[in-house]
Amino acid sequence: MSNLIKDKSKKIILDAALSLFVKNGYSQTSMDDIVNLSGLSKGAIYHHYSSKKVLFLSLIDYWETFYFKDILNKNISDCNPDDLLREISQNVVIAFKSKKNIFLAELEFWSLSNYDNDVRERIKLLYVKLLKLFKGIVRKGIDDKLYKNLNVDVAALSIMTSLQGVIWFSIFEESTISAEQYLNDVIEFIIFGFKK
Amino acid sequence: MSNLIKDKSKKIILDAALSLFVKNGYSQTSMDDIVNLSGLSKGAIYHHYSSKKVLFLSLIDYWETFYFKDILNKNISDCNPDDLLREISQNVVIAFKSKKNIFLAELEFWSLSNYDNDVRERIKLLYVKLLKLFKGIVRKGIDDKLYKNLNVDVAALSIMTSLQGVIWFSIFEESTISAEQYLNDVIEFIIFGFKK
DNA sequence: TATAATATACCGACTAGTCGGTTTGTATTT
DNA sequence: AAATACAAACCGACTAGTCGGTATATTATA
Repeated sequence: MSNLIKDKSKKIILDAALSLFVKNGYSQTSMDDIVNLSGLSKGAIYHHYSSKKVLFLSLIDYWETFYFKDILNKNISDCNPDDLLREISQNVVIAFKSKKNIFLAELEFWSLSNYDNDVRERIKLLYVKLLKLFKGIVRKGIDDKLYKNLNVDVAALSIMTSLQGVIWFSIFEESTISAEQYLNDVIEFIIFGFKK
Repeated sequence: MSNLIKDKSKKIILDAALSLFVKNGYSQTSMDDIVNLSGLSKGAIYHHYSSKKVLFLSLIDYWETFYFKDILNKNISDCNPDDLLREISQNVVIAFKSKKNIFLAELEFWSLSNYDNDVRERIKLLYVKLLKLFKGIVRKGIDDKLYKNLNVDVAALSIMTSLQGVIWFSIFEESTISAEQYLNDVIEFIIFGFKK
């Protein structure tokens, strides 16, 4: 557990808030709902978080640490770009399998970032980090003469949108294809497209 | 003007609601806000739309007709799959250039579909239609021996997520790459990947 | 060790305001 | 006269945040 969550109460509040925000949306979730689910009092919540929005922003940190942790800490320098991309894709598969909530939360973050600057800045920070990672991988692939002379920015964004595609499976039930199959195929598809 | 909008008032209400929902989100927009922006009264709005949610659902129809109209009415049978994909991508570019709101609205639809079944079913309908179109194009490409033996479902979803990627540009300002450049590149990238 | 002093964590009733929706009334059209 | 299209005052449920106060933990002092 990171030092973000010093004490039990904060974690209880964050867990309650996350599941409610994901299930009902930010606006449709009242602080009283969080009070009820957490089993704590209103005073307790406002003691730890000065407002509903501050609580929400803290949730982004909380969420980032346990979803993106594995992905963001990859080491590019001594790795095969293809395998690294496959590994990242696999991380997404695992995340999806273990907790669909993760992606629904992401959708909620997106939505709010649309009309709230603080949320947008926070979210932007996260994706800039991700894009940087992808760009690094693509650049290494080019340097290693493994990939053709791609536009690094577009390539990185393509990776991101493709991985982001799993979000479809958390809204619509898996039908003819599974999220895992989609992710496995789409990353191979991308790698193939990158190759010389 | 389609028969969806029989009269002026409805269009006024829909326009006001769309711009407010996009700017502030569904929940953060009050009926009074819509009253103020439209210049009509509450009675007028509730005369035409029985509830806020019904108004929102009508908005999806309204939105679909003037964004997806061009895309959904493509004729597959006598067309080159590559060019058709390029054409669709170009439609998205044009839509993006003329009205960024379109994509922000889409994000709002997504978000709501997360915790409202009626919205989800309505949105699902739309994307099933889109996926069907993409699948048809891919299948034709395979039949014409133009594309390799792809998994049609994955390929169609890949097209969709890639095009969906423009949504990034409506949240984050265009920085190193433009939405147009992204779309042009990504569709060529996909076409290349599909080829034998 | 016992006690006092202080800081932190927590409680829950309360407030001021908001919001979706209703109701009642009026003008216009058919 | 009857239906339609709109206006605007109004209602009750709900909500974010406050505040006075209590319990518990930590530190300082005798």
